[in-house]
Amino acid sequence: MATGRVRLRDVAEAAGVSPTTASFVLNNRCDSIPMETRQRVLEAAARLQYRPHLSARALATGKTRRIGIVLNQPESFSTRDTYFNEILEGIIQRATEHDRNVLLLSAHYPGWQTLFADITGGSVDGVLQISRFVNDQLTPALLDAGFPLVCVSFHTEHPATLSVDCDNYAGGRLAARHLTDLGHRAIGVLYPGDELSWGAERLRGIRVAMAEAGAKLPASYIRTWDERALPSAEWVADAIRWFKELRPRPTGIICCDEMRARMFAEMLPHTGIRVPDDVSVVSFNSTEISERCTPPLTSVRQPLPEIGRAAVDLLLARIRGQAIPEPIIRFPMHLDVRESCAGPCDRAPAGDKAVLRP
Amino acid sequence: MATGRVRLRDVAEAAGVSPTTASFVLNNRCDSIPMETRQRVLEAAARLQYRPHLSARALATGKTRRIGIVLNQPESFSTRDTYFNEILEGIIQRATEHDRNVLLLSAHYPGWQTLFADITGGSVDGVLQISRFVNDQLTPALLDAGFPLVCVSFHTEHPATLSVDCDNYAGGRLAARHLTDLGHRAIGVLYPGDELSWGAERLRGIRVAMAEAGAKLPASYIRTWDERALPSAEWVADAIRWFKELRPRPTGIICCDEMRARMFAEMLPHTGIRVPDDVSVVSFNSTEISERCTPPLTSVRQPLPEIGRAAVDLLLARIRGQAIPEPIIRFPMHLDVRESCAGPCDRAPAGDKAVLRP
DNA sequence: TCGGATTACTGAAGCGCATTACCAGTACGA
DNA sequence: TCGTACTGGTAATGCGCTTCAGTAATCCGA
Repeated sequence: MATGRVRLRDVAEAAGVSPTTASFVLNNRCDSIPMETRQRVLEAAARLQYRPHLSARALATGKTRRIGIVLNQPESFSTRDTYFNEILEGIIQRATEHDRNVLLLSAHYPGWQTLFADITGGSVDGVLQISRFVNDQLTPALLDAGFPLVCVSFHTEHPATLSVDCDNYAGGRLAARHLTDLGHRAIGVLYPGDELSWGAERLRGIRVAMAEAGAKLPASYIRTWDERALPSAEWVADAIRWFKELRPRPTGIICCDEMRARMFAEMLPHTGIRVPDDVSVVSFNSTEISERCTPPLTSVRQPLPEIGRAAVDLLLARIRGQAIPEPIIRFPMHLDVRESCAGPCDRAPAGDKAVLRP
Repeated sequence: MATGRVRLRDVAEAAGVSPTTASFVLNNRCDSIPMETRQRVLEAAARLQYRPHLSARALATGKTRRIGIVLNQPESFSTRDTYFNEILEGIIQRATEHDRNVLLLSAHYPGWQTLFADITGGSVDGVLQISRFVNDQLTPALLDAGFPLVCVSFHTEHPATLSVDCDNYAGGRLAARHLTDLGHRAIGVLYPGDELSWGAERLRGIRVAMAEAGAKLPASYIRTWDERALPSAEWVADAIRWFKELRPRPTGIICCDEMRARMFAEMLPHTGIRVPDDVSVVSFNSTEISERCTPPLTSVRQPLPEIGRAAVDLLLARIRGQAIPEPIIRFPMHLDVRESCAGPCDRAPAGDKAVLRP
């Protein structure tokens, strides 16, 4: 009794029926089984504390009731990441509602093939990939294999792509529009480069909004970073050096990454440049990071938990083989106005006037 | 070819051996299989892109290579929680190193029995339970069932308990000692109550350190909160009211929860009480929350990622049936001194002198 | 030359469940 | 009375893998 597991067969024997019948009862396959038998089975199962063996069930049915989340390299995309956590919150919530468990699959593997094997080896019924920088091997391999996959916050060229994302183009416009409305014409942009769809789209939106306001965006005003590296103190220092050497110096900065925006905005005052007095800063995502910055950052918000929930919905539809009316879902973005932006001429320039030319 | 999965049998056939031999080769069971055969199997497996079916393997071996993490009620303990995330970071890191995947098991189930069934139904080989408030049903049930379980940051009476925790008693002493060393004698304490071991232990440490300094800790200076509820604006308002009505008013506050400490410290100035000028505040955990507070909070730090790693190590030892030299591991705590503490008489009292008696 | 050990490999059973196909019994209309 | 339909079940197969027990062939020392 104490040793070994209670199997379906044990329940069946205790109830005086065949395993088949017990299985039918326990899975509510209402194949015309009378109440009385049904009760006997249920009672036996409860008495013996029967708990079905999930691996056996998975083997027999081909379904695991689990979905996976692919975590990118811990160095560049950790669980500490606020952005990731807010999406994860939505994912877990919805997955739980649908009685699915969530398996964390770390891309910190010895090669993506191992990860690929784990995923397609039947650990999960489908996978959510949340990516800042796109893993260019895993995603198409999974899609080619016909494995249920939903891309969150990024896209691929693959025709089978399902994705949930924000309207980054509109978000970029929103950010730039806010600054031009305040009167800014010289606006610098920090963004991750064009390989990342969200980066490219945000920049495009920024360009359009600036053009609409009659502002120019020279190439020197645009700076990229290496998304594969965590933002470091050196990165901020370099960015500030870049900023200070621009002529004319921008009166506004749009930074497409929240943590970098905060580091930038919080470091600037130490170099004699005030925010928002001397320069306005707009960030993206608008999580706690922007909220808790000094000063709190005006930020373009993504509905992150909602994105997580939508991604789960889409993935489950795909897993169930349902028709998918909208394979690429885009959420609108909103601007959270805080204290990091002001008009370009609100105050007289101060502090670092001494720096004219090196 | 395109349809259906490549099975071990297919590999075996392609290599001209039996499934047994193929299995031996692929699992490195070096049962005297010559290099030449070995090569043939390996090559066939690679050519056919064989990926073992993990549920089948789990069924046959009884091992899943997965460990679970029990998430508490999302309302009171979400994935957004910095404390949780830093532990999770350590867990994922170590689990990945040991080629284990991490399954997130939400306690947001219809009853803990469902969760219990999922856990013991063979989803995972063992479970980590990270708890702020102790689930009094699940933990003993799992331990009674002989299921591998490690408690993180809490304890149970059960003789089979394995746990990883901090020395909360020493942490409490550290916090109080810091304040008494600065000259404080009237110190208030916010803590979750005695049902939570960490709360009780921290308070005990605080008491001892204060006694050592000859300071009294009247019952009115101690305030508990409901750990099952998220800290709200009303909570802060109530706590501040409590604080302001104490006579004599404490010059120092130790808050055993980081988020509450921050809310308390950031709200105080709005009621005319300056931190640290009028009151010093010490928090616990010392994550980004304390670091980013205004002012940054002096905080008793737990080595959270290290706790996560140690918990995985302990759990894996338990799963493997290895001898466990130290079933209850305690990490020391450290004091991160920031800007929220000063001596009790550093400045003249200011602001809210008007409030004498209602 | 022979018996035992070793090498190289395989057959078959079984992990626990779901499910298909089938069967015995009964009721019922014709 | 027979054929049909329905009720209430069961036997058997298979999911893909591991592993125990066993076998045939070879080797080796005496």
